[in-house]
Amino acid sequence: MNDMKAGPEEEWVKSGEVRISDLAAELGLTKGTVSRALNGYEDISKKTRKRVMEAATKRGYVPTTQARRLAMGLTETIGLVLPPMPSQPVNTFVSEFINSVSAALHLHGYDLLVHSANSEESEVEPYRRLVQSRKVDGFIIFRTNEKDPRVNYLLNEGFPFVTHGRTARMAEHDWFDIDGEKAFRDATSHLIKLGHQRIGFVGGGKEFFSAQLRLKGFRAMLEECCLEKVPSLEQPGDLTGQGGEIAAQNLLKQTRPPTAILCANDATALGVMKAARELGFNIPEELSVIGYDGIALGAYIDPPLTTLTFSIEESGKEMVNLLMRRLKSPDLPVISKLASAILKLRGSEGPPSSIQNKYMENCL
Amino acid sequence: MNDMKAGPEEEWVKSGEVRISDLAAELGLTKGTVSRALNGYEDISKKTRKRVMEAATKRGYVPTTQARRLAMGLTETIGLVLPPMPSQPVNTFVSEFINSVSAALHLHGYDLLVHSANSEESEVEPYRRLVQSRKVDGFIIFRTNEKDPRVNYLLNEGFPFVTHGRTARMAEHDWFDIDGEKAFRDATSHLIKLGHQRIGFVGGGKEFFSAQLRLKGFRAMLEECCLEKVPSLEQPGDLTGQGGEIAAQNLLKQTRPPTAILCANDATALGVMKAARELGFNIPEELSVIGYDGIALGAYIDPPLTTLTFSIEESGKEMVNLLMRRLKSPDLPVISKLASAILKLRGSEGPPSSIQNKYMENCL
DNA sequence: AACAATACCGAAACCGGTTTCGAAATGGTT
DNA sequence: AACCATTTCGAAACCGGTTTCGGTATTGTT
Repeated sequence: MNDMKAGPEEEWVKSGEVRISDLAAELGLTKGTVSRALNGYEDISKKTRKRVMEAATKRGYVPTTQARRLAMGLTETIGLVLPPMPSQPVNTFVSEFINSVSAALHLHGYDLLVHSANSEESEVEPYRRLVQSRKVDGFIIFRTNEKDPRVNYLLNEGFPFVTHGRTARMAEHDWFDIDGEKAFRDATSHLIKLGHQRIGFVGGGKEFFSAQLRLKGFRAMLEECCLEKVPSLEQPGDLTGQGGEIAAQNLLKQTRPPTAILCANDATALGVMKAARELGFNIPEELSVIGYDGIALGAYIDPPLTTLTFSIEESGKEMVNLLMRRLKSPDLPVISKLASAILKLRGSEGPPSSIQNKYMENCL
Repeated sequence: MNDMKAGPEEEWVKSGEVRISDLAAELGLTKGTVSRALNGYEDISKKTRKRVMEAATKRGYVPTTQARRLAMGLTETIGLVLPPMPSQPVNTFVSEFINSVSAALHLHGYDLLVHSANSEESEVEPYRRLVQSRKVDGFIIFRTNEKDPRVNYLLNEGFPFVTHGRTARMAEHDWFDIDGEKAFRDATSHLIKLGHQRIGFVGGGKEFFSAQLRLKGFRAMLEECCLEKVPSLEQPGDLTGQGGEIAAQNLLKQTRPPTAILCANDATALGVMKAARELGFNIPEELSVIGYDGIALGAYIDPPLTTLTFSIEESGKEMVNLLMRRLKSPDLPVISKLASAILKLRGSEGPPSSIQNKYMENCL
């Protein structure tokens, strides 16, 4: 039925070969009129509009994006620059995030331009190029640093963007974030209620603002429960599995190792669990581990990883909403949205082996 | 030093506000001349070219992409449509792939447009839209099915694309693939040499061509080693962890369960390991498991997952090369590239508990 | 029936580049 | 000095749309 053979003689059948001028000629109108008819201008008679629209669908006319964008002076495209990924074990966040952002943008008629940053050049270079060549109308930025050069550049440039994560200049730009501080308060509280008194923490780099906030929540809950803050129990990490391994070794080789370890993300937690196994710690009997991110894969390891989880889809959707609002009215005041993570118990935590549930004794 | 305060009075400092006509006026030339000077035409004197280029860099002139593309009739953009992700546990492939494709495209001056498919509409709909609106010059397609509607549409349309994975019509389009057949021959051979005689296989859906090829390699090696093919040892899966769990239960509850299980991908393997643990099988002592994909996270589980791995970065690069070639000369004959996966031993496989290393006895 | 108001559409400018074509300026020859 | 070949640039068309402006044709009013 359907002859698939490609040949030069069939170009008439290809879709998208109809221009607005073709339509206009066919209808005996000018292209300006056709354009207005299709775009819902009021100064077109019902009859003409109907004629035009029917001809358009019949001939399969679709306006050429490039021309429309040039004429209207916008790109209908949002840029997302992937940070360099130094063999991160668990990048599942990124693809899900891209997916949700892309879907949300599509609802608004926007496209997503994904750019990769090569690690040799400055972090802002890709942004600069995209701005200067006018390829995008705005940016989605994620994994923010406290002092973020990308944010600085775009703020200075007056270019629209939304961040996933807060920055030192968060009062000046729209942002979306997960309340990591509260999340870690919850997780810490959960561990304390289980009876843990010595709780370790493996953070992210100091540059990651969100990781710092998680640490803050951890500390706050310790203090609230009158547990003393032990500096050696707070280990830096880098949000990778390897960083988690190293940090766990530092923690578990101490003379009084912690009975639980909170990790700034799931990748770190996986590294911690690996190191713990190798050092002979049983999880969760001898060591509780809690991560952050809620990667689905955490459910498949042994024991399944208890973690703080949030909806990536919601994140993407919210960020797109913020950005669309900004594009429509650039002068509106800055707004932000804080979503919360929930503790998903899967089994990598439990009461400490020697239950000394006297954590309240210190207090009161 | 650097006053960051944004204000309306500083628009002169914004980059990218210089148009080619501004440059031309400033230099006392026409914009045509400026354009030719910047684009290396031969009919421009050295002196003028130098003058133009200096003025351009000094004023920070960057051509407006939309205008250039309209004039030149191309988009310099490649489309990549994300397949709907039904809570796939391990999407790490996708983000790495996007990253590498994007980086490779950038070297050729191309952008990557990422589109998400919402599952309600037809699979080809996003492609149709992108083609008709002329938003992209070509496509990168991955996770191909044997009979792939996307491929059919684009072939019929005569639109350039490259697939990651083969299809029934692979003779008609450029493709890149990993030699999954050979990979599974290798993995099977490895297990047989360890002494395994009853080897299970958990595949992907029948629609995934690559998963079928992996099954083919598995069967071929069994036959080559004169092991009988046991239908009940071949279980279908769906490339997810959950599918792996179900398949593993079907395999391990048999009266004579397999001593090793080959999985069509790592996500499946994780599901298999989970089910095996729950059924009381020790890995690798009582059950060997091998996956496919080489996800970094496999190294962090217990025991670390032995898997077939390949370079995603190379995949992206090669596919971009194929596509660029096709765009430059659309009439060149179809070519393809087959890369190989290597077996990465990490510990989830070993000799069967009762070593009956007589696998050659049947043969010869 | 004359006139003002409104509805409707054509004409043309515009977005910001690229590319073709032809004319003027320059250079080299005899 | 006259002539032809090159070099170099200006002019203008073009890519495919959108939007403003003004002029008819139509309708409504008295």
